[in-house]
Amino acid sequence: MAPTAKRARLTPEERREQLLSLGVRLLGSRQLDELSIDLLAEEAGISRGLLYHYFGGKHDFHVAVVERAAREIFEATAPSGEGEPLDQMLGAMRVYVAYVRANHTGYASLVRAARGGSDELRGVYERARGDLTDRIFAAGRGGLAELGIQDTSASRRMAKAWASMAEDAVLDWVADPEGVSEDDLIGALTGALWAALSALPPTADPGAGR
Amino acid sequence: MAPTAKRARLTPEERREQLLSLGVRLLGSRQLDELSIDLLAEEAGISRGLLYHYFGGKHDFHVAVVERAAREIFEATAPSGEGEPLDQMLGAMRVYVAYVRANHTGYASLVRAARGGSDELRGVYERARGDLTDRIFAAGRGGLAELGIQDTSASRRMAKAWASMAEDAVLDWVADPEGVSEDDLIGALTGALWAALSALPPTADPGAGR
DNA sequence: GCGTTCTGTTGAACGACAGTCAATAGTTCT
DNA sequence: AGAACTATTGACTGTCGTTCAACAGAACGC
Repeated sequence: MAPTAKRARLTPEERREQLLSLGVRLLGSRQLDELSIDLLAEEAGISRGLLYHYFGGKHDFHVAVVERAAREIFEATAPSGEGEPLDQMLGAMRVYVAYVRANHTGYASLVRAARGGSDELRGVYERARGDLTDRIFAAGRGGLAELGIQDTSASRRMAKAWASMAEDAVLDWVADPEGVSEDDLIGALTGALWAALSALPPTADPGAGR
Repeated sequence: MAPTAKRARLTPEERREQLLSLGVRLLGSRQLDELSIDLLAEEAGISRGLLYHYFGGKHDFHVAVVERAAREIFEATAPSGEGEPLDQMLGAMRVYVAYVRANHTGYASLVRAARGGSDELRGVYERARGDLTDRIFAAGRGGLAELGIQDTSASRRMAKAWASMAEDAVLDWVADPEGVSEDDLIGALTGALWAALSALPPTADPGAGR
């Protein structure tokens, strides 16, 4: 059916690229553990063995796919970076919500895969989540101090936990907005973040841990 | 090594009970997908085939194990039910934190397994999480209205998303309390919940959906 | 006491799939 | 064109989930 010629020889970069983007695409419609080597090989028009040549094995491939997907999300949700600090935070949230709405099945798969996966997989995802929340801190820089919020490792950790709430709430809202407007959703989430961070006591160590 | 006699014939209830509690115990020290039929059969002193007699297959068994573990957590974290409504909420949080601290590896495994598992598995976990947050609403009943918080399906859904944040924050804190006290943690989390729920606009439909 | 029946339990066999490796076939250089 | 290099293959192995016909322990009837 597919017009793919047999024994198509690509450069390693092209092949890796093809397999990774295919993996990300397939992840959008099935669970990560359903992403078998057989399926991917057939879909890519290659033999199973080749995947082991490029990625060590199934697990390493999964990690690479999640890493790639997380990077795509990070790049796709880059905020404009204009306006007042607090408006920037709201803007970042709006961009994020828009992304989830546009890619909810794929994003849901990614979140589930990363949350339930191996330590390595979760590590990759935690790092990506840290990048996302770092952006919120960066956007709110200058505005946070006025609200009595310090940038400490404790607040960064709390912000990461809050990201979990935001993921759940937004995915849930996208699946069924019910009577809640987007502004209500974002308002509730940012309100929760501020409240959590404000409640944290000031620390003697203001070092911003990752 | 084990003094288990061969061909021990138990009643279906005893056997189910043995396998389930063994499954929950084993889940505490390994990932759910590492809970292979072989391992469980050997550990229980039975043949692989017997597991298929009691549970339809591996997946059904996993669901049953998660269901059981979630029920144990729910029962183990029953609050005292005394004092002012808001104090009850704080008390419930304290009991929850104490439970996670006492069983953090097992609880972490459960959370990961349920979050990343199949739709059915996540459904079971979502229901358990709903029971947990329902308890918070019940404990705060009477006190919530004074804070301008309605008991609507939207707030219940937001509370469930908040539960995700609480899970992450508490697990993270138990792993490394850093300079944060338990009261700080609980204060930040309850503050986040109140803020999120207060930000939700009043609805014409005050029906409390699950 | 002995056979019948019911059912908890087994172990061998099958299929699917992750992983390995020597052989094969494009590509490039001389 | 031939040689050297390497991207790619396909058959093979091992593990593990799943099935099923046969086995064995317990309760009942005679």
